[in-house]
Amino acid sequence: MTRGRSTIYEVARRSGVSTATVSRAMRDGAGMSADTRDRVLAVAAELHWIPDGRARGLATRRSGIVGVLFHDLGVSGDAESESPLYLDEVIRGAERAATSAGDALLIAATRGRSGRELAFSVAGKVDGLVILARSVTAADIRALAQTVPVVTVSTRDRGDPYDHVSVDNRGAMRALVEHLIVVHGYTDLVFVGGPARSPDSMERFGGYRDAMRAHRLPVLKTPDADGAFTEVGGSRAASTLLATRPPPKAIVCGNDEMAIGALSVLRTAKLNVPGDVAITGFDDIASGRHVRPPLTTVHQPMRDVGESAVSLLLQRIASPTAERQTVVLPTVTRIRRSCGCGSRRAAGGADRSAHTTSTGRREKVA
Amino acid sequence: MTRGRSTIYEVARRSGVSTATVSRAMRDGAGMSADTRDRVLAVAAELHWIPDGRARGLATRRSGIVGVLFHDLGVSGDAESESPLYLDEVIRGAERAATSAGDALLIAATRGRSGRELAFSVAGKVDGLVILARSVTAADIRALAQTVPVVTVSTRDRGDPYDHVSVDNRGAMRALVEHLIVVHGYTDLVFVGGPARSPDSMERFGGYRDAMRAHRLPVLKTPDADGAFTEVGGSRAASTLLATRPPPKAIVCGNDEMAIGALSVLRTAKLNVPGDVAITGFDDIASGRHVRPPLTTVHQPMRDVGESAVSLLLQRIASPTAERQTVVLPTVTRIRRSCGCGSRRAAGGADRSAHTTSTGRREKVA
DNA sequence: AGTGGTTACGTAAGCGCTTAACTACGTAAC
DNA sequence: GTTACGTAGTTAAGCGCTTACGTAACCACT
Repeated sequence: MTRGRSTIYEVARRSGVSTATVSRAMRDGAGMSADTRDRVLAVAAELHWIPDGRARGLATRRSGIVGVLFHDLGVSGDAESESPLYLDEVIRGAERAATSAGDALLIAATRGRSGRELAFSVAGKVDGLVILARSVTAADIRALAQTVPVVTVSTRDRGDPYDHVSVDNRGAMRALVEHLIVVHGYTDLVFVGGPARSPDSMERFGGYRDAMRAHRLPVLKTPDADGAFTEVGGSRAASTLLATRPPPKAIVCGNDEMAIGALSVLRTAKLNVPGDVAITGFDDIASGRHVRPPLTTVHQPMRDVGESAVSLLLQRIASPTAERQTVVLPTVTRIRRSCGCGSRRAAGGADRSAHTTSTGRREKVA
Repeated sequence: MTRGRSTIYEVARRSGVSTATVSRAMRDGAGMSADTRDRVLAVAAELHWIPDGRARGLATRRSGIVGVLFHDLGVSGDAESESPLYLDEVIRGAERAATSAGDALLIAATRGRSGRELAFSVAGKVDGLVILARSVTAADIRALAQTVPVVTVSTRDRGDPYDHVSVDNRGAMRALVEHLIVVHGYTDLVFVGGPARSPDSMERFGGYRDAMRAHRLPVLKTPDADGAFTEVGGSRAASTLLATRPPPKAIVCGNDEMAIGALSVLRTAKLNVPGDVAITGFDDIASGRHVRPPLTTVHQPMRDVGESAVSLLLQRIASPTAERQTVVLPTVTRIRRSCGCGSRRAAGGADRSAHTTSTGRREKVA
């Protein structure tokens, strides 16, 4: 199979026009007779020719590709090292935004590479980069930003000079905890956090604290305060909790996996959820719908995150000197049964959340 | 911020060498003195210069990017239109293979575009393309293959002239059904299929049929045989089933979501699973572990699929005229409780499957 | 001294497009 | 009949790299 052997010259020759005309025909086809355009396109199709992206990129100084840089797409064997839903949904949103702007989407993982290495192997190929900044260091981001326009994504605005999109983790957690306080009247709420240094975990704890303080309630963390964001960690934290004090009326977990882990410990301890102890998660992973009782949690609009980030990036590419933009995306509180809401429904079936509330806002900051 | 303004000329000038030398330094640095190389690299770093991927691509006729083409990454609003686990895991595997070969990964969705449109906007930018061939038409694949090397991925080898990787769906289902027959002694097994024309569904039904015939048991499909691969569809199919005949000893579902849907209907009907009716799924989605009883199912190595596909692609790019290669990846049967295996465990906690079996093989076919 | 082999680097011709600037050719206005 | 202008198409100069080939310098042998 003769593959990609033709060039624009060949097409021009065969259709009796200049390369400029072929070029035009392959773009908008503006300023030329329909006849000529059709003839050129026919020849191109016949030769199975499409313009070479690399050559076009050189000439236009625009590759038509935007990248998204993840921390790691799961290192060796470890199937769930990064929350699965993130990757998935962020990519979906990013792809949508890129494609509808006529661009393509490149996906990369840091894989321990430095900023300059990443610039070399990733940034050199794209017109801009969305960085899921969880654990790409500030220095690396700076190195990348020296090569291409950059949009960062994280739980909070770090005040860096880059366009930024974030999810209102803190506000979301505060809203959730206030639901527990105001609607259910709990006063004894314990927070089970993720990894100590995780910004996500800290933001969420901040939201919990905001709510507790606003209602003059005592801020209570689990002894070691670290459930590692895993199911096992959640179980461990719950066990420790039960061993050191009477069961609280509610356990607020930093994410769903820990909540699910805690849930199983409570079941073992013959404690009824939500009757004896209410429990909530964060993230809205699929399992949370199927666990008994279904988990009240916070849904993060990761698809919107991907979409917004790429939009911002495309705007930045189009106008490099425009004002910095910041977007904070609203979350959705998914009220299910584990917080004490709702009645035991008649039968199984898909759990569509009964009530939802939003937090956060979409805004732009200079 | 002066971004990417420097070129190789600037770097060459400032370090007092020719562009060829700079070029060498930025690659392997072979055949030059360490002094010169270090000097060049220092200047490059100082200027924040990295070679432009587009220009390099033009010169080498290699973009250093491989693409993966999905059918659709979830069309508007609809969160789970493509099995979530596929996308995620395939990308992880693909990224790994690409990165470790020094390439980058481009992700695209068809979004209703024709082969030629796709060639234009996707294939023109990559050195090769992995096509998740579920629903990209043969004609479109052909159009793409005329532009770049192509590797297809699907449930079975379709005999096309492309390198191909598949998962042994049929063998996997057969193994699962034989487990039900041989280990549990069921003879009355009903199959609940997915969309009638889905190749996945057909392959899986084929495996079920293989097993039933091998044991001289009657092949039984649900009346309309279409559970649409959704939870609701599974519920519907199970309801219809219970309405038209006495409950079978086992229901073999074409995927996990339908199994979960069926499960809830059985619960409503006060039938004990697996006591009264055993049930199995396919895909090993996360929810299957948390559902009660945990779902016996088949795990598909989608990460390996991504990895193998990209490897094959890279090999093909390296040697365009080599023999065609085919890889069939083994599945893992995840035996949990819904098939009747195992005892009710003492407490909750992560379900690590007790037994696993593999089917399929890794092979190459000329 | 002459020859050949190495090493280290320079020269310059592309790679396949895009696009600014220009030409040729009507057509309309006066 | 001249001028002015719009339309359709051409010419050719890049875009920023890579790399085949050339060359200069140096060393080791005859």
